[in-house]
Amino acid sequence: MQALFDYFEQFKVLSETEKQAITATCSIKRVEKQEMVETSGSTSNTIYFLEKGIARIYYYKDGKDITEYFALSGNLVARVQSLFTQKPSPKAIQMLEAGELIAINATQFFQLFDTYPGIERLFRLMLEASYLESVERIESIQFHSAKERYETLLKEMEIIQKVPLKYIASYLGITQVSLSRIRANYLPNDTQIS
Amino acid sequence: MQALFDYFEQFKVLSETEKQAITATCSIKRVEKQEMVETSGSTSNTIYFLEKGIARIYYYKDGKDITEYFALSGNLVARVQSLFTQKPSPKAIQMLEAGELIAINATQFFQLFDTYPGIERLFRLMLEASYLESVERIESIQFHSAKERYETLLKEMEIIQKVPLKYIASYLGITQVSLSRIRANYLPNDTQIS
DNA sequence: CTATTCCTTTAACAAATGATAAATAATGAG
DNA sequence: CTCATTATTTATCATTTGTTAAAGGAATAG
Repeated sequence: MQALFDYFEQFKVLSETEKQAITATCSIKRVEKQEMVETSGSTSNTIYFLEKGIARIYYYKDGKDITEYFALSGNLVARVQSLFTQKPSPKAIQMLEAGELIAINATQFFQLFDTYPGIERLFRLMLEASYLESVERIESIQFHSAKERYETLLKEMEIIQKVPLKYIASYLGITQVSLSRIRANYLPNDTQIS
Repeated sequence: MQALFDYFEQFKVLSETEKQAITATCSIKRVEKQEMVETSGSTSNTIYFLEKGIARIYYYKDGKDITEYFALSGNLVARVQSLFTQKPSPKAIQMLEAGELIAINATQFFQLFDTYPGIERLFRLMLEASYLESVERIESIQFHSAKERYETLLKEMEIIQKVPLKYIASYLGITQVSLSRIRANYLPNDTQIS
């Protein structure tokens, strides 16, 4: 549980009381590789913190498996659209590497906002950060070639090397075949062609 | 000023006192077509509500003018990255149609959070909505062709017809020439080819 | 109204990515 | 370990989008 509060600490807003209140909404869950953390069709009521392991959010579009998001350990994962709108989600969360999750009960967590303004502030600040990340990802998709996006992803998430290629392709918005092609042509910057 | 509070009303969180407190952070500004509302290089300290008119956020990338966002009347516009990080922004806000803005002083507005939790909640809820919009735009860019994105934009924002094509192309992540080509080939769904 | 400037379209060709299919390679169950 | 399954690469061809250049239209200042 400590890792979660280390994560929250960057926002420097929680009092001890608030931390305790949050703790009461959390539970720990051990998960296997390939395990489904949340399945498509359900309405989300949980925010996960990934203590260890790798997860992805994915959905099916026109029969194709699309990876929307990769989560590495030390980060939060949630099906936010469903969480905020309280509608069933077409998306699912799946482990790509075994690990351990902290599951935050969102209903309970959101109720704390009325009693502890510091917790609502924490959430607001996390939202700001996520929103900026999202805006940056738009820019990345919109104005970079598939090759550039792949190189950026490699830099940002070295651990991505553990993830099957087929999941990465859809995250980058291209086909598996295109990604394979890009990798085949890919030469690191310091490679000399003689 | 009423239009702004009508907009806020959808979130149903503000008391009268809170509305008055917000009013004190606002000023009204009349703006001409083509007028620069905020210029590149400055650090943003203002959230705008567009009472009337059309605005865009844009920046230069590799010497090219890139439209990041179109704002239609009845919506908020802000250079959020700069606002949240308090760093100078490479982005600018420009009017495409003359109109009237409500300028919210962000420093003052954010300070109200400590006194009025309802105002912080309002902001949190607006952030949630913007974040979801942003996630949806990622999906739109990533898994739709330029043609599909153009059609979607037409449906979402009819007023976009007033906006010069060259600004729309970069918003869609394509070149002006490609957009022109798409429009040339474009036939509405109910058109019969005989 | 006219001239200039800016915007949009068109054309021709290049480059990137998609679709499909088949060949290898890697992985996991038994 | 071996077989069956799954993942990745390679190949070929089609399609989309980019690049550059030029021509045609629209808007605006004077």
